[in-house]
Formats: sequence, C-alpha cells, structure tokens
Amino acid sequence: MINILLADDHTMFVDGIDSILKAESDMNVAGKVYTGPDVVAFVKENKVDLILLDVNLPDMNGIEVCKALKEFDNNTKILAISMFNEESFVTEILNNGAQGYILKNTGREELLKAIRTVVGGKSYFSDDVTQTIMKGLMKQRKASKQKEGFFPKISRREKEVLRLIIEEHTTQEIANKLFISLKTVESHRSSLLNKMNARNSAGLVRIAIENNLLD
Amino acid sequence: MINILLADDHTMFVDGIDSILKAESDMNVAGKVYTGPDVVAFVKENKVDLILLDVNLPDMNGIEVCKALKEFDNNTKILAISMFNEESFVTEILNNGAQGYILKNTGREELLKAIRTVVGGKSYFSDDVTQTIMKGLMKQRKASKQKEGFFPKISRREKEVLRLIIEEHTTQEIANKLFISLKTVESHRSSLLNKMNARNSAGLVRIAIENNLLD
DNA sequence: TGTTCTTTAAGGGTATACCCCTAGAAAATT
DNA sequence: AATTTTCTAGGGGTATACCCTTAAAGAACA
Repeated sequence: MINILLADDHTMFVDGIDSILKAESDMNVAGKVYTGPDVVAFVKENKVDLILLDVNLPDMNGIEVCKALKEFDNNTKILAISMFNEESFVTEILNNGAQGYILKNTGREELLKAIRTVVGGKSYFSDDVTQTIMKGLMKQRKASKQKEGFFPKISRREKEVLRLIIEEHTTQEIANKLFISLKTVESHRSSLLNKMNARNSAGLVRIAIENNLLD
Repeated sequence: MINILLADDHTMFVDGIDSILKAESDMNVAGKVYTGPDVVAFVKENKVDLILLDVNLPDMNGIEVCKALKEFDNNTKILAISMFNEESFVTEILNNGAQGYILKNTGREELLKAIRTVVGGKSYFSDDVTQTIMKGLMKQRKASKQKEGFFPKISRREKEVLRLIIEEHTTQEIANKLFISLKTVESHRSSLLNKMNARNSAGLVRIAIENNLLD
C-alpha cells in the first residue's frame, strides 16, 4: 500500500486527485495539506511513501519544502507537480531531492504511472518536461561552445599553464613542473591575460571554467 | 518524404533497419555507410534529413562525426544510436548537435516514433537514457551541494568580497566599492583563503564556482 | 548577559603577479 | 620555401596579493 500525501493550495485540485487515487487498490491518501509548513509537519508525524508536491505553494514553496524534508527524512519520495513547464523550477527541485516532475495537465493514467514509477525507485518526468530539460542542456552547452569561438585559440602550452594556474600553482611552481624558465611561464601567463581579456588570474580561472577551455 | 542515412559498422544491423524503414511510406533510406568519414562525405553530396548514427563507430566516432557535420550543415538531424546507455556518451553527443539518443534494443515502433519526433524538430530519448541522464544530473548537483557542507559557512560580507574577486577586481577596487578600508578587504580575503582552503585567488574562484558559493 | 562570530582596521613585511620591452629558435601553416 | 605562430627567455620595474599579529566595536546567539 502506497501512502500518499497531497500538497497543493488548490482544494479542488487536491480533491480531484484524491478521488482518482481512491479508486486504486494499492494507493492510500494519507493526508491533504495546503501549505508548505504543513507538509513538513505531516511527514514528521505520519508514515508517507510519496508526496505529490505542488512546486508553487504560497509562503514556503515546494523547493524550500524539499530542502526542509531532506534534513530529517530520506525515504519519502517526492513527485513534483506544477502548472509551469519552467526549466528553472524543474532543475531547482530536482536539485533538492524530488524524484519526478509532472505537469498539471497530466492525465489520470500518466499520474498513476508516475506515482508507481517514483515509488519503485526510478524517476519520472512528463514528456514535455523532458523536452524542456534536454533543450536546456543542449542550449547551455551550445552557448558555451559558441563563446569559445570568441577567443583567439589558446595554444597547447598556454593551456597547460592555464590548467596549472587553475590548480593554484604559482608561476615558479609551474616553471618547475614544465621544466621551463620562470620568465617563459610569465610570458604565457601574459598571453593568456591578453587573449582571454582578463585582468588577473581570478579572471583567467573564471573565464576558463565558464567557457570550458580545458578540453 | 524523410531521407535517412544509416551509419553503423555492423552490416547486419544496418540491413535490419533498412528493411524496417522500407516498409514505411514516408521514409526513404538515402544511403548506408560504415565509417565516420563516409558519413561526412555522403552528407556533403546528398540531401539527408536524418542520420541514424552509431555512437561507437570505428576510426572516427559518432561524436567526432557530429563535430565535423556542424561545420557545414545545420539542417540534418542526428539520431544517435548505441549499445551503451552510458551517461558520458549521451551528454557528449548531445553536446555536439545530436537531437536524440536511442539504444539498440529499441523496438521497431519506438524507432519509427523516434525518427518522426526528431525530424519534427523535437528531441527523443529512450526511457532508459532519460533515466540515466536525470540520475546523472541529480547526482552531480547533490554532490556539489554536499561539498558545500564541508566549508565553514562564508559570511555575508565575505561573499560580497568573493564575488568582486571573481569579477576581477583588485583589493583596492573592492575597498572603494564597499566603502571600507583596504586592510579590511585583505582581512576578508585572507579569511576566505582559510575557510576555502585555497592558496590564492585562482583557487578562490575555482572553488567558488565548483561549489556554487555565489547564491 | 556573557560568549562567539563578524566586521572593521592597522603595522610591517615578503612573495608573487603583472607590465613593458626585446628577441632568437622551433614549429606549424600556407 | 616563405610566413606566421608558438615557445623560449631575459632585464628591469611596479602593483598587488598574501602573511603574521593585534584589536576594538557591533551583531548574533545561547
């Protein structure tokens, strides 16, 4: 028997879900709550296998609820549910321990499938949500790849020096490691500052990481 | 009519797909190639809507093929296909312009659905692949969140200083911006070095970015 | 209401980074 | 074979970062 907690501030919605789940012999609606703090309080007092958690709860939102739950409980699965297919919402809440994310336009069949999948230890996402995340993933990487083109290419040796700078080595240490003179390393360093339009090593590190220059 | 290029070094596999696609009235197998360079050459000479591309081609692998294709063509969709549900393969090839990733144990129905989805401008991933990526995403973020706990917490003011260091400002500039003394900033700087176990500002920047300390 | 943490600040010093200039040899590219 | 880029390295200098110590006032916490 799967004990489910419904957490959403829209009563009608909660009741709708409730009646859907009641028809299922392996599911039990353990409770209904309408605010973030109530979720936390309920889980502390009762055995809950899965929370159907609205991402956009008033006062304490879903993400904060997840954070709070992680503090004392790791068994309860969280299936996030939202009106919005927003990448930031999705990644944020996955970030904080949710195992799935579905949209409110999800049908009965899919809802049940999602619940059973998550309780079974796997993750579940609406198709639309998957699309959004994947697109985000690709865009992000594409953007960083494009930026690379902005820089004059960084030579092999410069890249070695850059890597060692990022690893917190001093110019002298880098010279020793590469068996070259201190002055040579300084020379590479200064080319790097030029090419990457940085003012100091802090900038070198930031720009290198942001633009994935270490491949 | 969808023009499809099959690219895989296993002839039997290619022929199998070929016979599946022949039965579809809206699909046309434009060609079959068995090596990476042949993919590039074929796309240069012929109109191809979608490539069913084996990730693990010998000599020039699928990822390199994607890179090469991006140089001169952006219309051709790429549906990656592989024996292995390996996170690194998946992210690498998505990175480089593939729109979908399916496994070789995918059935006929799903294959056709994947092709039509990708040609239609959306992405497609086998369920197993989605699981893998999502798990990777969550693990990654969880790991970086855990690391945060390793640091003694960084105070409000220290965080401000840290942010300005990352933005390439000198100690003097930071002092001016925050209306405090040079010595005070140096003091914060040195606390940061201590708390974050860094040797210099390069380390501060790297550790701050790696651990998302700027929230 | 103490106690701890944070923010502020200083003196005095060393190490390192950054800047300007030059320049030959090797390597890659055309 | 010729040109460009990269790697090498020096001299000489200034600016900045980093280290050690100390310390007072305010904020936060128990």
